[in-house]
Amino acid sequence: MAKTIVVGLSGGVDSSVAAYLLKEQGYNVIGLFMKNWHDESVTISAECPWLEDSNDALIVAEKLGIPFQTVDLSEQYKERIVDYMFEEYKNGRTPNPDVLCNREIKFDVFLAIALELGADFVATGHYCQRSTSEVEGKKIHHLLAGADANKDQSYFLCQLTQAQLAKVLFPIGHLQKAEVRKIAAAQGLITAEKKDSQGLCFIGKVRLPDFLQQQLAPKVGDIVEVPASLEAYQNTPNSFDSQQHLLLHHSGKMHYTKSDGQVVGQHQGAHYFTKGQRKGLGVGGTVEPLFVIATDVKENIIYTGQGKNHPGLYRRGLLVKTADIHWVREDLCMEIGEQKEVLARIRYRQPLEKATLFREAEGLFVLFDAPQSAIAEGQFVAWHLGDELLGSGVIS
RNA sequence: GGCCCGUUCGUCUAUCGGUUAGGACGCCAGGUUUUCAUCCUGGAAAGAGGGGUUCGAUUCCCCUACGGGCUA
Repeated sequence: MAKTIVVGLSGGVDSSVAAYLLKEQGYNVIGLFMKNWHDESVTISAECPWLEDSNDALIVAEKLGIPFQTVDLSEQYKERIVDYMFEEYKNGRTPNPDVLCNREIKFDVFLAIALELGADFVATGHYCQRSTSEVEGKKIHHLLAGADANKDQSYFLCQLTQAQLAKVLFPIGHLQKAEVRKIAAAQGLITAEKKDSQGLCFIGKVRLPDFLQQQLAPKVGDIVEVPASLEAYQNTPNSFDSQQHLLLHHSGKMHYTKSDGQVVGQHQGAHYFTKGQRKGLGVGGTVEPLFVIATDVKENIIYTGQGKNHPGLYRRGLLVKTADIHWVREDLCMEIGEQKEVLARIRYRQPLEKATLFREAEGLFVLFDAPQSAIAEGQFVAWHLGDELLGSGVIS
């Protein structure tokens, strides 16, 4: 008997084609639309996006001749994603809600609903691939990059577990975006020419300060410009007396005070900004643009530096606390004292960079070969070996 | 009180009799991007005020206002 697959139809091309391909392969396909947000007050586009999307999803399902349902997960989404976002921003961190959305909503709540509906697997339109191997009689699932290097979305799935991977399919992961669109067009799917969605998944483009103001009140504070010549940037020791010191030195945070620079303007709230940010400061007249190098939500001060190459922007290392270390490949989990050379990134779509993992008592240090710009606490670091994503963690 | 110097887009400035008054940063819009950001392209935006000289003044002269310096 044919396996049953529940496809998360988002109303975009990718999931449309994913559903089509599964149907072609002879599976029993069910389309399920998730409604996770219905507050249009904070979105940028005037339309009501989810209504249009669910309508498109319905049309695609009809075209393919598959059953279609809608589920409302906005309750869970609010509790697990939106609340987390506010909490993180409140603490001056930079959350990644979409990574959590995959871990908590699509591949947890949604997966459970799909299984209840009798599904053997769930499928999504993500650009990534799964393969399975067997080691000593035990199945191991591998999370691999999408074949389209430009669209690879494995980063957003970096928090998935073996148990979750065991139940998912990525039907378009081996395709290029252009091929996906071509298939959609050939099948006359209404989503063929639809623009890729952007911004927060399920919410869309939002003006962050407006969104956050629902819970985080604006508060005027100083913007301080720190000169690149600051003494604290000069004192990198030539040698360290222990590896521990080296790791702490490279991953430690800079602690600025007002006297490290000059007040150059005012802001409406330090927690609306993130490290590496350039827009929104409203400070002009500099030779080079000002970038945020640190935010202090306690004192409500934003520290900035001039130019892309400001030393305050760069760090070689970061720490993922023990509790936040996640191995997709549980079997490769490192023991304290171990090291591993990997490729890693700290943001979606950034090129993978050479780095070394050091498993220490306090957590996992990631030491990059080259300094990285704007490592932001709250974002996820994901580490790879070749095409495979091995694990990830929240930057502390 | 006297003598000098300065005053150009929101900001920092370039132009030094004929320019669409240029750039950078900021701002706005569009593009790339299923996070936040970054990045790319485009746009709006200025001669303190008033008189002269000149065919023509941001550019030369005078007065006023406002800054800065020197000096009784």
